[in-house]
Amino acid sequence: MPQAARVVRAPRTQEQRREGTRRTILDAAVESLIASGVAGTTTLEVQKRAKVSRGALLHHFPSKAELMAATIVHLAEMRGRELKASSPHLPARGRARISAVFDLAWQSFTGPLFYVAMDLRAAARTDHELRRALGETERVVHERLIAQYKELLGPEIADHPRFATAFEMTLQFMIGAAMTALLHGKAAKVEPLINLWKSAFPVLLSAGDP
Amino acid sequence: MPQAARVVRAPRTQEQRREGTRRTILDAAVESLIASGVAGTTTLEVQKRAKVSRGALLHHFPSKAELMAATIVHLAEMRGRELKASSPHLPARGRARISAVFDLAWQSFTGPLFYVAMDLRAAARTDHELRRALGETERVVHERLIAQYKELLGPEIADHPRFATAFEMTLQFMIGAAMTALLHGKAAKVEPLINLWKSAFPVLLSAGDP
DNA sequence: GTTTACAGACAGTCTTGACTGTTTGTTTTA
DNA sequence: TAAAACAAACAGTCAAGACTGTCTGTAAAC
Repeated sequence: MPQAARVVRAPRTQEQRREGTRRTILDAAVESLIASGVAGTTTLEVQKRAKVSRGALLHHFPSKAELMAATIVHLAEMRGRELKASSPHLPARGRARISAVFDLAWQSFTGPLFYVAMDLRAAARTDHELRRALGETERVVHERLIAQYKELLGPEIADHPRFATAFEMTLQFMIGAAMTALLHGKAAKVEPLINLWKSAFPVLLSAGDP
Repeated sequence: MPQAARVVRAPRTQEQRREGTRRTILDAAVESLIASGVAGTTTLEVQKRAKVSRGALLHHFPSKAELMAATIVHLAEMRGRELKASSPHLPARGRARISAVFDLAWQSFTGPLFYVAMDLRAAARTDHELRRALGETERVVHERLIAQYKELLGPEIADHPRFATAFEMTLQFMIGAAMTALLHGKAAKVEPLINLWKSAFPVLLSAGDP
């Protein structure tokens, strides 16, 4: 005799239920942002992706703005985890290490998460609520990111008096390169420039030194 | 006795009428893109700004995609003129000239036109029609832009074997810096980095030279 | 008189969030 | 510990509004 259509599920606490659906929804929202961008992401789209009822969605995120804000945080956490995950076995020290760390950094600028971040930035220019939600989290992410890279590079480099500036420039360069790559695709040929930058970085650090 | 409500206007050729309204509409579209971004720009909004009837708008631009494509071209022409206009009295040569040209370049990355371009880029990632419309024009604009800067910098610098690469890096750096400034506003403090870059540029050109 | 430019009403679709009702988990009380 | 009372999570319909593009009709140029 077939099972009843009714799905029997293990009982969960409210907390578990809550976190479960919230997570499902936020994951779906990120997916949608990746696939359809900020413009193409509607609450209905998220709802469908998450396979969640309208009631559920609106219960957890009463407005689209709140959903987006929460999604940004979720996204930031994903970026953080991604970073942490991609810092495994690096060469011990010296230029090889710098090179490896820069490769890691560049990697994170070529993934979909970066594109979504750019998309959000652009959208935030004219969307006030989005701007507010993004501003704070992005600052936190940025700081966390720098701290993480400092750790990866080791004190020898990270404590250099010109490190902060040089690294900031590096990030901006990579952002620009990634934007170019985004628009022009492979034809942009930005990889060689990244490599060039890697070799220029030590020079940047010591520039002006006697 | 008051004038009739009817507006009497000088006769115009069809060509003049056509170009006139097209221009009005495109200017309005650019305004709207600057003010409200891609997301907030609707055909209705453009129509209102241009003070044009729906019929007129749809007559010249049968679909939103076509309007956007035409707007991009219009925008590109504006960028070109902006550049040409801002290249008047530059120091004759040497570092002072490089510095002045870089200031010009940086200027164009801090204006609204750049932000709109970024906005369009981001939107084009997921909007197929927009992507197609943008792809070609943007490449042309990019090349024209580089040619223009080459001319500004003069053959002494522009013909340097490493110029192309170094300048490409410069642009990417500026794009990244501009994106950062866009999100974090004045707090980003990117200007010092730009200045640093200016002084680093000659080094970049001659790097590796004996 | 024919073609092109423009005017404005309107239908159809999409999106958001409100609203009502049901189920599941938690706490209180006997 | 079992039942009752309550609270939170979830389901699904619906109305209001926004946008796009169609369509019919009028004025201006050729």
